[in-house]
Amino acid sequence: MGSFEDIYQIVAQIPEGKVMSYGQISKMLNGRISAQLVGWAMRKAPMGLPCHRVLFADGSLCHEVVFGGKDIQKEMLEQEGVFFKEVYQVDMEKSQV
DNA sequence: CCGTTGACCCTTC
DNA sequence: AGAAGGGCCAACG
Repeated sequence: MGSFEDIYQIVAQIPEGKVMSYGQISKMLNGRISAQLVGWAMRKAPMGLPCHRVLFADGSLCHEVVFGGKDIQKEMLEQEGVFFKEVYQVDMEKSQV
């Protein structure tokens, strides 16, 4: 069982309208990995992985540039039904699983 | 093969 | 209250 597979599994199992933070995933894996690994895994994340649902612990959008534009990610999350507290801040409290 | 870096988070000073 | 450092795993050079 590779840690990476677990990360991909969790991220891939995030339901629509829900978001997760790097730290959440890190703790979800029993803390056997660090959030930095999640970020690193996201960097190497294969296509099909809803990495756009993964945000910072503050609820702010992650490196939106990776998706090609912060507006893109915001639009995508908004389409999925994610509640936005601020223009670029997601309400994790409600969007959290 | 060894060292450094990487999309982070949390604890302590 | 603000700032700094530590920590984990994997890939790249």
